[in-house]
Amino acid sequence: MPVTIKDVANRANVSPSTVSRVISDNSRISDATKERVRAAMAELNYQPNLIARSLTNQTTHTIGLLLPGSDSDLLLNPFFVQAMRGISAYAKKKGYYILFTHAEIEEDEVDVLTDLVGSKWVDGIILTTVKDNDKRIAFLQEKKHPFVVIGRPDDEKLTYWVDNDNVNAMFDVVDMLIKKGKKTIGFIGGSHEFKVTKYRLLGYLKALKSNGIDMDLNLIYEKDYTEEAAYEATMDILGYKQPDAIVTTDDLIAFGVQRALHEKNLDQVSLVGFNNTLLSQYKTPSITSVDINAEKLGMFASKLLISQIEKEAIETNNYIINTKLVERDSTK
Amino acid sequence: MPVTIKDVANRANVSPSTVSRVISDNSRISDATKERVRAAMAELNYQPNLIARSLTNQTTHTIGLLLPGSDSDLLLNPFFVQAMRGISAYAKKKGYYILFTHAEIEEDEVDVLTDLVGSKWVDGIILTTVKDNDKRIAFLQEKKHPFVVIGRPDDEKLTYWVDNDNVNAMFDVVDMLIKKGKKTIGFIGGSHEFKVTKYRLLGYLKALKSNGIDMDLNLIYEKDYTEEAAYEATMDILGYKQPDAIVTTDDLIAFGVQRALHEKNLDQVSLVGFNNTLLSQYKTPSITSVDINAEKLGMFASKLLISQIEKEAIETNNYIINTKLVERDSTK
DNA sequence: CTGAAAGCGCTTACAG
DNA sequence: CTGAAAGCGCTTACAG
Repeated sequence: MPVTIKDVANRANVSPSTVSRVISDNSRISDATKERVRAAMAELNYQPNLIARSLTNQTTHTIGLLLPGSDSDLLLNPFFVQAMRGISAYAKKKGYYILFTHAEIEEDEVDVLTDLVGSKWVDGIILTTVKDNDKRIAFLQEKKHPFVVIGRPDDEKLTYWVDNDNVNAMFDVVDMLIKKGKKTIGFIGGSHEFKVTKYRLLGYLKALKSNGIDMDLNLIYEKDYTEEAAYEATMDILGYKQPDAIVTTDDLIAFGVQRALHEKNLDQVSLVGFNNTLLSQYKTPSITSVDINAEKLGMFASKLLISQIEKEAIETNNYIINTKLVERDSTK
Repeated sequence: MPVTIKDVANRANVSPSTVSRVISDNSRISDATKERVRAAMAELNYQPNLIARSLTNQTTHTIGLLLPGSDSDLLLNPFFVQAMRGISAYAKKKGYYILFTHAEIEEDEVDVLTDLVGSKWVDGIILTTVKDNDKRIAFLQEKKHPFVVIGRPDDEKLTYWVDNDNVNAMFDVVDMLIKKGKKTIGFIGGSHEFKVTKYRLLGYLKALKSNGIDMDLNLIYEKDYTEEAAYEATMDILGYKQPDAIVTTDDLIAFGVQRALHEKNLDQVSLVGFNNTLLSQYKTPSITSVDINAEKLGMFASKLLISQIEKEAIETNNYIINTKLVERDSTK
């Protein structure tokens, strides 16, 4: 029923090989035949069967995207959707489809990847998080399957990755606060299994040190990426000592902190989020946040992966995406 | 290099046909051979090439998901991610992959679908929004390509769809407010091009009518799905008359309303959102919202589509997913 | 400049 | 119960 290359060939009185060559605009085909074949394609409304092409070419022009599983609310973090957008926009431009998948529970992620790679369904894979000693990375490396991670991996040389300069981004935040006279600065991060938490914590510590402030473990929390966990961490900190400022690794966390501060009538305590979420500007007070350019992270992940797949000469195995501190009322 | 059905056949001393039959657990193959072939598969770590299988079977076990384009911030609405989750969870259980795509600008959506359908890459398609006179629906219907929409389409009989009972959901909200003594009730919805806005507005009007309250066009706004647009609409309403309550079609809209109310010191005005977003419970005051069960909407969309693809006997062409009014401080 | 043939890795009707 | 052959719809090395 659907029209194939054969139908076009018949219509144009040429062989299927010729039609195929016209599709790829092969220079050895005469302009006259090209015309004829194209006319036939148009009349028949022909569209190449991409599955057949994939089988022949051993390449699918499809990228696999592993998103956080249903066991956490992580996926609800706007970061992932923004990154998806960037990935998708670039991929589309390059003629790639995007398959997304996830594991119900985190431990199954390697299995999901095994299936995906084994099925030959994707030419490359993007991981949207990076952990210490990441098993998924180890697996893909061993399979020699093209992949890119968003986040800085253990092995910065062997892996393709895109990330912000999280150490410096957080350094700048804390340094700015200290320059404004803040001394007691709390840190509330997401789970420490994620590299991103680690690097932002490093930036925090570095800024304290460079300003001659001793770190205080009672002011440092690493919890889940939830509003509620952040609220509780803040209450713990407040129970210990009143800080001048609290920095966080995510706007969602900052929202929880703000709620706790507000309840305790401590709106004047400075507060900084990360990701520059839509809502951060509409909070009262509006929340200073670091724009990490999630869409751009996604775009460059796509770019790096696709050049890898297409074996282009690549000048780098990573991109550092710039961040931007967006100051709002919460630090004024 | 990768192991194929031939390699397994050689290893097990059978023909490729037999291996194929073992994979599909064909009952005509003796248990002895099955054993032998399975052993060979395990030793060689064989995984079927799904692309080849797709070409043979003319079916990809892949679902196409059309998400909102980059021209709007709609995608940032948690609804879509939640729906994605449900779609994906069910699809995975049934052995389906999910390809997502979008158009940069809305007008290109039909083109995107044309490509997707023509390429033979997906067995069916899910649309995540429904509009009046929806061209995408018309296209898919004409192509006779399996699809499901989330939302109630013009043609409720011919199209497969899942939706909430939006008329009644909003009716209940407004009726509840009226029973609490509210009389001047504003309505702020998303763009009226979306069916969902229309149905929720209908519910609002119905509730007014059934309680003998005249509608007042100055209290009704249909704008973009943004916090900012909602803020402005609220200011407009307040400029006209102080309402007892404002109902909205989305939490994001409710957030904007709340900000405006707060600025005008009108926190006592009742407020209701839709979608029961994570953050609605953490607002001050916490916001009453309607849980539309986005994940379930997605699950049933998946279910309806897959039974359609697999030509199962289907008892219905739609599912109405229940909603739940979650009362919080904003209506107390 | 163009065509016939082989091949990508599967499945399945047909034959035995 | 199992195998040889044909076919899914493409691409491309080889031949002319």
